[in-house]
Amino acid sequence: MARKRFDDSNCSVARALNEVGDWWSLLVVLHAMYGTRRFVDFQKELGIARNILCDRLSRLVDNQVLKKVEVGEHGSRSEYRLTEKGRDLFPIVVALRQWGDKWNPSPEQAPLDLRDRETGKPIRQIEVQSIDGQPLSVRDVFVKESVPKTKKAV
Amino acid sequence: MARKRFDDSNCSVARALNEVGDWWSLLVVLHAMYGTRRFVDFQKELGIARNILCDRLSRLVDNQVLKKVEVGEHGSRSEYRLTEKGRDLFPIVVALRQWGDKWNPSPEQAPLDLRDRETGKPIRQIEVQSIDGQPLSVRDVFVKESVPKTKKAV
DNA sequence: TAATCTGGTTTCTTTACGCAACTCTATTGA
DNA sequence: TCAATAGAGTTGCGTAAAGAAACCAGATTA
Repeated sequence: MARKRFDDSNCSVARALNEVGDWWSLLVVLHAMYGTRRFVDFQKELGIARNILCDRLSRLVDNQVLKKVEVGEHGSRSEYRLTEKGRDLFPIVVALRQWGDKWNPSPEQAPLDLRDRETGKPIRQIEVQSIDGQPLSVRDVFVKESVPKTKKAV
Repeated sequence: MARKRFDDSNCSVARALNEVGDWWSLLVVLHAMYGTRRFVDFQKELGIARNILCDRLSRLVDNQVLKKVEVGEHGSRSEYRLTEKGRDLFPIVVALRQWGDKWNPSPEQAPLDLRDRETGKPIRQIEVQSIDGQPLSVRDVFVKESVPKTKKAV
């Protein structure tokens, strides 16, 4: 068996990675956020192999990140649309983009400029915040032990 | 060739995924954030194969997410510590955890309770925010076209 | 009625993953 | 002092995914 599965892991990060933690899934979600809905369009934009795209799309549908919607007269076309769960990945995708822009800037291209539709101003850098909105680093947080059924939590 | 590489992609999400977008890397980073530093400890905590751990650690070091520090009298032990670039993954890891807790809660375990060290209060849900701190969804943002050297930006 | 588009599936090859066993240098310990 | 153990890898092998390209079937267009 290759590739360990995390389905049953006690770690929610591991469980999340199990759904969107492979090479393509998040990119599919990203393109879905930018409006792509059709098989061929994902295929062209991502340059992904068709069989892999098939597999990723159906896994994302299984995991309810996308939903498949039959369109067209006689059910000959289908679209893949984000569910609420899928749209909820927005902060993750944006955080990844900001991290990539900051630490691995493209030499020949300006970073993508995401803006608030209402004001036209750039969005804020994503950060971990305290309840009153103060930025928190790794060292500013701790893990509150809940009922220690098992001690290993991480 | 298996596994396409994104090193030269114009998409910063793809470039980010190229560094931490595989099954193990982010989990290694996560454990590093919780204090793990030594090879054997990563190995025990993650249950990862040693050769894969080797590979992931050295790739993370190559990408300057971790740095390798020789400790011990005669350089016999080494530690892997987060760099600033690595610590900067904090929001991504936390966002993944929150997403996993929300959409795939563990049946037998309460979600990990991260708290502000200063106040003891839980941290806030990570979100994309406008410049003045208002939450933004996918639909609330647009891509400001910069100098359109090439039109394809996504 | 043939060409084309869409959304796949199949086949085949290459690459990566996981396991286990092995190595080599320190350090512990009896 | 000499064996045992631990830390940090490396090697080899079998299996499982990724990638490319060809094939396919129903609907649409020419």
